[in-house]
Amino acid sequence: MTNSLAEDRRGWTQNPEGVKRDILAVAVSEFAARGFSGAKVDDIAARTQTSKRMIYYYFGDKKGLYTHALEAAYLKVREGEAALDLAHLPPLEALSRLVAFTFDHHRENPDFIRMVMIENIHQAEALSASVKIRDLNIAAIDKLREICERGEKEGVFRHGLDPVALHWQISAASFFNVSNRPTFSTLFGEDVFTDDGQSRLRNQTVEAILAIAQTDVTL
Amino acid sequence: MTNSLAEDRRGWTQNPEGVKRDILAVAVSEFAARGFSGAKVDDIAARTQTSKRMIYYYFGDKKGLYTHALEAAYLKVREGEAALDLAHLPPLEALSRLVAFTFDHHRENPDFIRMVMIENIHQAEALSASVKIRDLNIAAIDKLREICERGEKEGVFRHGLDPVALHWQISAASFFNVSNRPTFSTLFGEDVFTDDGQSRLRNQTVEAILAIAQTDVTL
DNA sequence: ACATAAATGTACTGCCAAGAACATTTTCCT
DNA sequence: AGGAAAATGTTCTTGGCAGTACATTTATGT
Repeated sequence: MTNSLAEDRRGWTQNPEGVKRDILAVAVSEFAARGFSGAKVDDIAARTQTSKRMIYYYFGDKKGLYTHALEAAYLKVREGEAALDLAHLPPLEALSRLVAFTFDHHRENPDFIRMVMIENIHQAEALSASVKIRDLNIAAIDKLREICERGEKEGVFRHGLDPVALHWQISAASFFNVSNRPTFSTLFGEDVFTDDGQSRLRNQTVEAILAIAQTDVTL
Repeated sequence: MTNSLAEDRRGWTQNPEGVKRDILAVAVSEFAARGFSGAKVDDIAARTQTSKRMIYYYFGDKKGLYTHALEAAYLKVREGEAALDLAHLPPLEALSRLVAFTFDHHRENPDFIRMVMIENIHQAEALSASVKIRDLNIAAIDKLREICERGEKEGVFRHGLDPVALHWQISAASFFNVSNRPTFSTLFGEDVFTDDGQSRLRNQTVEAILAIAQTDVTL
């Protein structure tokens, strides 16, 4: 009876990778929720199974932790995209799927969106410093570029279509839908964020993108 | 000579409204630049012609200052929109103009955009509490609603067009264009943010919105 | 003119939070 | 086995920053 459970705390097993993953998961969540200055290292540590000591041991300082958290968020979300295989679909179908997928995928990863919002508040300082992330995104747009080229060749897309501009359009809708939900719903109601509303918005967005991409028959 | 310029500091004139405006202008700029926790009351005071004392005198605490700054930002930007008169234009033309205008107007008010970004990070807490801002935005969407109704009546717009969903689309493009410029340009280059690139994006956006609004001739 | 309120100046306090110091325990290598 | 390196625990220290106390000056009303 004198040997309480607390006694077990003496002695522990090392688990560097596990500890790092644990810290990063919590850090993403906290930074996403409160921003860089809003997040407190003590709070992050508290939600962790380890201690503040380990945060500084592995990541140096708060900024180092933030940078690694940002990378982790990007990595996770881009991994989710990699599963999508569009190369075997006709261009129009491929583009439709890509837009619809992106719309949903962003919705499912609000923490990632919020990390990017925070990064934008800080002029993408950490992002600029990360070669890792840049590579990930170049890969992301290559998929779209391939679709555009096929579409042009087959004559279903207009000539001189810019994949980056198209990606901008797709991102704008998908990103804004998550990032600005709090203010938008406060001002204009929750309607567009119900399941029905979201599905209408997704269709509308797909339509809009297709309209941009397709050969303009009215000219 | 013993009467230095510094001697003039003894004695001052009161100017409550001027002081408040001064503080708010600086506060918007600082909060927009650094976020709520990132901005420091001391820094705001330093950029002011008055002192920290007056900030607490007029706004109570940091949060009060932030709320008033947010209102000031909304007020300024909505005022700029009020000048736009579209009621005398045919619906298609009116909508085109509205989209192009919104696109440009958001670009010209980056601080406002950043305030809204920050507000979204904080779940629109301050926005929810401000009746003033809600009224402003209801007015903003009424303009669009009127255009939609005329367009439907004249048969150039599809039936059951939702002004809120349309506003969502317009906002998404115009907002994202400013809010995500740092990360987007870091990852995909500055091309879309040059004058040329921006003008192409604006046209593309107008096209996309019109495609959504117009009667779908392919059905 | 003079009392009262509004507006401003100056100096201080107290706490929170980032990071460091110092100590101990595990693991790995030979 | 035993020594070095890696990983973790515990306890300060210190600067920054939100908010306050106290004092003074300017306007205003009658």
